[in-house]
Amino acid sequence: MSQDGVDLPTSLGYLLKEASSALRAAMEEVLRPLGMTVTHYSCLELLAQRPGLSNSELARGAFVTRQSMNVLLQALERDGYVVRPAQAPVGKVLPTQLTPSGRASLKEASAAVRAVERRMLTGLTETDQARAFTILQSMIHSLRDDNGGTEVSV
Amino acid sequence: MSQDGVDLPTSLGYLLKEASSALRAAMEEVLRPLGMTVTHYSCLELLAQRPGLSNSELARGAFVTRQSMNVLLQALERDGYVVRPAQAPVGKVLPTQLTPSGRASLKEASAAVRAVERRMLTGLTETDQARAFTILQSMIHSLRDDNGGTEVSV
DNA sequence: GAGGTTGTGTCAGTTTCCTGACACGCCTAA
DNA sequence: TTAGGCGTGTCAGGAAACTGACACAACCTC
Repeated sequence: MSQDGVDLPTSLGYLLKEASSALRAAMEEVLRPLGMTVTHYSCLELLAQRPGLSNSELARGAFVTRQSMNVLLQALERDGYVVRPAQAPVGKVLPTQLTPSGRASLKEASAAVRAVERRMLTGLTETDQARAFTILQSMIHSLRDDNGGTEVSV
Repeated sequence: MSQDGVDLPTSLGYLLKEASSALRAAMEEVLRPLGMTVTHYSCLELLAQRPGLSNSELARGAFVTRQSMNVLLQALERDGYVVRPAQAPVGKVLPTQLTPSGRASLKEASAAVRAVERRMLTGLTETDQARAFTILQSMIHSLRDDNGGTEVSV
């Protein structure tokens, strides 16, 4: 097709989205045979690492809204992958726990995702990975240190 | 809230998604006052850099499906930001062009987005940025060099 | 203690995007 | 010439996500 010489991929922002998109596509590809979506997997992984997380906390961790995470949690609870107390032990927060079934389901999904991540890092040295870690964290911090307006340090 | 010591952000994949998510949120924030979405902006930016792109090519460039891009293009055409020939000059491909109105609309959006990207790179040296560029491209290549299965080079 | 702020779970409505499928036109090779 | 593969534009249908709004509980401040 049209392959003009202009390079939009000069932009680190575009490249970032491209990488993230490629990663998500690769994850979807390996999770689909397991009957899982990326959000689905993210939720389970978060619960494995931090049991008792609330709906809102899970939502933030999986980059979706509370509402979206709630419908997902209802489905996961219905299918026996997670459990939530009928009544909140304190406040309105319903701490969610993984069931053995959920843990088993996560196990294979986690292995598949880890393989994808390993493939992504193919060709990168340990040093590269450490640099990527630092750089990405710096980007996140700079973007979130909001001040949406024009403010450029001293 | 619950701030247990387990660190999920050890994963570069998670960090990548986090960064991409933060970037998108920041872009949405500055584009909203201009009445634009990220996909909206991406489409215009692509057309500015590569005039005459087809619907499908725009879709790939903006990381959405042809169908989604098509409805967006119809809206942009209705509002006078882009033009497409009524009939395909060759094949079925409808090459899209930016109108002066579209170019003007893009100009301020582009400035806003560029500011966001500059903010993202705050605190990173030129060397860091060059490294980020190389690393991200390596990740993208490794992920796309598909072979979805288990294959780990020599 | 009173009042404001923040965070949470939930309900409703809507928008957005994707999956699936079809017909058409170019291109290459037999 | 004649198939076959490939890319494209387009038509539904459905699934996933979001925005907006409400009531309640914990926390902090005065």
